[in-house]
Amino acid sequence: MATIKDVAKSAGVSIATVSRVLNGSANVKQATRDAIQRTIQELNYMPNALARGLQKKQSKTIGVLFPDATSYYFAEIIRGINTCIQQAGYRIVVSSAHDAADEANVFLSLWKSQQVSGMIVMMPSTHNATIFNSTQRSIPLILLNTAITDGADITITIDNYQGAKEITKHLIEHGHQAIGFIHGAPNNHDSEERYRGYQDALNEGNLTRSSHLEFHGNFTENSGYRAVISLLNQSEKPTAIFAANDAMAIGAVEAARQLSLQVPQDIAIVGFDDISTARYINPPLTTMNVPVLEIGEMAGNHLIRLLEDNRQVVTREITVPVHLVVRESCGCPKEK
Amino acid sequence: MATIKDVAKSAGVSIATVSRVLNGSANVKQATRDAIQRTIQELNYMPNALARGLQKKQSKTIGVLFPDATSYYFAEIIRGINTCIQQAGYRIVVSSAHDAADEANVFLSLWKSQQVSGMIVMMPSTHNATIFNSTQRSIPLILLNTAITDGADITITIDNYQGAKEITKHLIEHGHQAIGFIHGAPNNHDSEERYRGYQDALNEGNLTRSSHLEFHGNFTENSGYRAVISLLNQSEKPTAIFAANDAMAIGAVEAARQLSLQVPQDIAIVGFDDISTARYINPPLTTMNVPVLEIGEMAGNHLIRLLEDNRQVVTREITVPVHLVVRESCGCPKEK
DNA sequence: TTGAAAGCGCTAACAG
DNA sequence: CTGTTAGCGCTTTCAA
Repeated sequence: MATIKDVAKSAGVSIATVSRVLNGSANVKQATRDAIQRTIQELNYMPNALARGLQKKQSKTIGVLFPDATSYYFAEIIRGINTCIQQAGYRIVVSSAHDAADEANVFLSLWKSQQVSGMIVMMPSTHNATIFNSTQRSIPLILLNTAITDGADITITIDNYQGAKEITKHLIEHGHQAIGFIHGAPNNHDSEERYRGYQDALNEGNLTRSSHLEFHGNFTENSGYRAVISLLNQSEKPTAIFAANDAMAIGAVEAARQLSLQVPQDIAIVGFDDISTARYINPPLTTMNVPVLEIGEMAGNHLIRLLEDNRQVVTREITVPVHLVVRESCGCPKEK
Repeated sequence: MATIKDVAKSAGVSIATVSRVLNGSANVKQATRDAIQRTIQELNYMPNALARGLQKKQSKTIGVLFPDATSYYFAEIIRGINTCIQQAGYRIVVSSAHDAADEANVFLSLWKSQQVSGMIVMMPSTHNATIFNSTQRSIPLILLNTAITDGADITITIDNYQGAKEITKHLIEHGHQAIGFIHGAPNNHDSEERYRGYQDALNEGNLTRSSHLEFHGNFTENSGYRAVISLLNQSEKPTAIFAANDAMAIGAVEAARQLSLQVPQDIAIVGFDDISTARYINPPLTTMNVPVLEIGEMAGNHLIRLLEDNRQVVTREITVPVHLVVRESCGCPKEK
């Protein structure tokens, strides 16, 4: 593999000069520059990013850290990040973490060992608020969907609360009084916020909350399924159910079918996320649309800005609005 | 950020000794080793992977290169790769490429600049067979879903041909004589192989092929939709359609609905991939299941083996079997 | 406008 | 068992 030395020798100049044209320094005679560029072509030379990174103390890579379970978001967010970041000359290093402890390790290794220039971390668990202490951190950090509100330069969060409130209100407006909620995974920030929105909507609608309207799930289809099956043993049944995500809503619809409950006539079911499957199930799912790709792009763009504009330290919290998509599973006429 | 020097100084030894314990060399007195390890803890020291990579001439990262359009596969494959690779101490660098030319660039930059230890490339376009010339390549390469059969150490390909043949035969066995085919993107290897399987199934079933049974799509739902809409103007209509992927099949089902054609009674529709949505559409889609996660794991495992076992140069072509999932869109009773 | 030289943090002979 | 030293390929003063 050709190195800068080879280029220098072959072009009859010093490595310093080669380095200058590599880095676009102005102080090189045009003729020299041309000659060097030609030699670079001939030798198929490409600078070694490791050596460069070692010297410059920055790797031009950005670390992306995800929870282990593949969330529906994963691919789209990566794609969103990649679009902006790649053209700015950065590369993505992806890692996943099993749990909070593991996450801390991966974070540290990405930062200290891999020398990433910046990080985008998605960690909706509410367990690990202490990891990202900004006092000891020297690289920009963007947190996605997290409960942690400080320590990051920027946090980008879905407006779970408003979204949940809105979709619950939609149910209320259309006459539902007994509205159930299926929780997502425990200690998950998204789930908790959606629950908060649900509660407040009930309160504002003067509906009483009740523990047998609440079901515990973990964001999987199967857990949504089981939640609705458990209704069998209940005397007092909800007329509508808001599942904390679409996967569970889909499981719930499936369970309803097996219990011979008509959706939405016997029971309305709504979700959150607007995953691609949502519009195809029967009946098509009413849900809150989350602009996932845009979140990725936003994260990428902001990180690049942080990196290139010398890291202005304005901590910012961005809340991404979601919007209601009324389909048929709620039994309401489209209006919005 | 603490360096090896800091550790050495703080522990009262030379950097060579620190390096030895870092790399698990046997020739260090236990007491010294302990002291150094303690210092490492204290200083929160982690070795700089850039410096190490520069010296060792290998970065312990593996490059993953994907086409630009997010295929359904993307996330799952990454996840599959990541599981095995991460525990072997490697990291993934993901990149995407718009087209063949861009791909060559990204490939080169990953290899020469980023100094990746190995690569996994997914590039189903049949246009760029020359890029990965093994004579000039010095790192192991695994190609996924590709037309290119040499130049890589290992290729992992879905058994598109057999799968397509099987699902077409399934249609034939259940009485269909006029079976349409919706092509995927032009010059796409998967699409071409599926087409080949379709053709051979027709031939073996003594069915005549006809150009007005073929429709041109690009793997998007919309293109499947348009294909079926175009049937309107045809006098001779197929009784069944095999779409080269599920997305197009879903679009086709949608179009059929709009044309008031019953699926499967008026027209049977089947796909390929078994994406998660397939079982939820109405009617549930009969399709070929592709074990995507497994493919990723396989790629990761093989690459690690190539990397750690000193790169035995046995070129291998792995074909991943797919299996028929009979649901309702084909109108056939479940049997398999 | 160019070159010489120091050094980024680490590993790997080579000596001792 | 441990230390000294020479680089890995690059950027960046400092001189010329």
